[in-house]
Amino acid sequence: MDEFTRIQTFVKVVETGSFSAAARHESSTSSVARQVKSLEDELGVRLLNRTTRSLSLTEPGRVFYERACALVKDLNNAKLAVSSFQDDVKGLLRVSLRVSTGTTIIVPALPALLEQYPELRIDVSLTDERCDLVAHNIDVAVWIGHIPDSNMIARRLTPSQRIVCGAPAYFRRRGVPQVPADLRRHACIVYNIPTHRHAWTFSKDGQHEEVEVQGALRSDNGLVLLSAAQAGLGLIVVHEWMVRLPIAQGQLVRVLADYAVNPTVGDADLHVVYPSSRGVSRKVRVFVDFLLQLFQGQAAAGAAAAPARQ
Amino acid sequence: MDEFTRIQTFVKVVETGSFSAAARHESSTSSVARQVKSLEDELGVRLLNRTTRSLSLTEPGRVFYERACALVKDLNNAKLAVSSFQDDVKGLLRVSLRVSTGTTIIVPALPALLEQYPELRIDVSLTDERCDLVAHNIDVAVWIGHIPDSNMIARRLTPSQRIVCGAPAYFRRRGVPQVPADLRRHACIVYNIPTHRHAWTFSKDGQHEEVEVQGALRSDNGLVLLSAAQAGLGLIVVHEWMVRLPIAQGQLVRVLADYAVNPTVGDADLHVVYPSSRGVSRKVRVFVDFLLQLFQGQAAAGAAAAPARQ
DNA sequence: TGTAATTACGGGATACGTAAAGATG
DNA sequence: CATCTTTACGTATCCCGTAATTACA
Repeated sequence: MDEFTRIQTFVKVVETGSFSAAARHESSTSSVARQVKSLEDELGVRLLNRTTRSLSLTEPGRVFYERACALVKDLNNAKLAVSSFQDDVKGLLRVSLRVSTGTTIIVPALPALLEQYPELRIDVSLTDERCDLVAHNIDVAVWIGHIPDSNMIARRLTPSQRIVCGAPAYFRRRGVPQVPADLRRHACIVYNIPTHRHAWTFSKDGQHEEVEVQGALRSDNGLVLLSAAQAGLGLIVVHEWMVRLPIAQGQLVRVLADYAVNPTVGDADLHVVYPSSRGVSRKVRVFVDFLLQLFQGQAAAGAAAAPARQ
Repeated sequence: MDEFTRIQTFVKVVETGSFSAAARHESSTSSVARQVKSLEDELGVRLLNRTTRSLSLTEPGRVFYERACALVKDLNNAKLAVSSFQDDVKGLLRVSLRVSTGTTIIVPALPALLEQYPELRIDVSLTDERCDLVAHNIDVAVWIGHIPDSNMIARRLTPSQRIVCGAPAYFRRRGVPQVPADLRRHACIVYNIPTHRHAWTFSKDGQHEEVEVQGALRSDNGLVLLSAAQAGLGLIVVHEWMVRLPIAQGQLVRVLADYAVNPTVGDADLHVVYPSSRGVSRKVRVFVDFLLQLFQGQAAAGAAAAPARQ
């Protein structure tokens, strides 16, 4: 019978906290229940105490869960170690991307890659959390910000220059700010992070300046900010690499270009990250190269196109 | 698809050295071939270089095999750790026994145990080699001789007194030896171990005596010796616990009882051995107790019955 | 030429999801 | 009473073993 699937299902149940939740990720509730029951029957032990409202691990369940997690991880590790030998760019590549970066930049560029490698299939998982690549069987991820030392390989895709920009229609209506202080009279769309002050700081010639900004719209989602700005609702501070395309296409225009926007949420360089189990498969190398070229190419396009439109 | 089964099959193929050999242990050749191929397809890598005459691991195959072995072992370990919580004496108990001990003593006694625990099922694996209990998913084993220190629990079932005996019919025909030297005129059935001299040594009152013995039959198999002796072909030196029952039943008679037979092949105490992963299931405890009682009971029966017949 | 791996195929077990039942707070 | 687990059931899939095929020494 399906030994490992049942174990994986059990792990998923423990992680999600319920049969139904685990079933939502894949398959049906009945299947989950059957698999757990089957596992329990084989082990001869009840793993989960379950009432309709609550799930809890039994003592043997806790013991088995720890081992099972390690097993899942080890198996993925083994697959990874072997996949580094794979010399064809084919089969499944599992990619984990941030929602914003993925939808705006990377996913739109994937068709070109898939066309070049017809046997390649890509599973894109969009999440803003950094997950354990090995445990989740992810081949490559794109992370933002500082990458802690680990047994990962991280390569910087692009530095984290942040810029102020808005839609041409907005500027026609409200004018173009010339100095940071002008922003006080502009509609500014800000990240709505609880602990985060709604202030943007600028630097020029070694001098720093902070401006309290406000506007009608806030969001905790970068994509909302971006589309709002493109719709002409106001100005945003955004990572330069996020808006290369809209700027190149004239949908957004950068302002206050001679000021540096000081990061308010720490380092935010974009990195591609992948496990370094001895070797790296050609499949992964190809995808990493694809990302590097993508951002280099966009930087070039942005540098060429943006001035012409300004 | 059946993730773990395929991995186990792959491991078995590597260990046995061919698809056919692996298939002999379980399932069919086609199934083995399909599973390995399926595993290779998923990993995207060829694991085995195979011609019709030879199998060899590829480099990725070697890497994966190492991990796969560990996985199989870890899973068995996990099951073991959990099984210690099992409080019912039911389900499958995997036992590894020596061929001789198993067939002559233990297996004949199993029906009583199975009757007592109707839900208990026992898988008896007969082998004279000491295998890795965890890797082979064995719950309990009976080993002979010295048990090296390890993470095993070993309990002595019986000491290794060796005795000389033969069938009543034989003694009627050839007489009863009174001193070791008499054996030179008797048919002695000996272990046929290349490095082993065909000599039996005796002790009495601190004095040692060695007798070169010979006979028409030799074997490297204890069961052959035993049945030959029972058939009246000659005398054997045998572990006392091996012949308690035939002696009690009068099929064999002990002679030279006031001489100690010196061991010629080292310590040969009989031990029951089981892994000590934190806890031991009731199922295992019951079986171990069963063995202890079995040998204690036989010793009592032997002590009571043998003199009566002498 | 014989042995061993591969492939084709039909029958059967089994695992799936839908849906109804049972349980619990 | 709503939600979550369990069970019943019919279907479809997949997996197995037999047997024919191919490849290799």
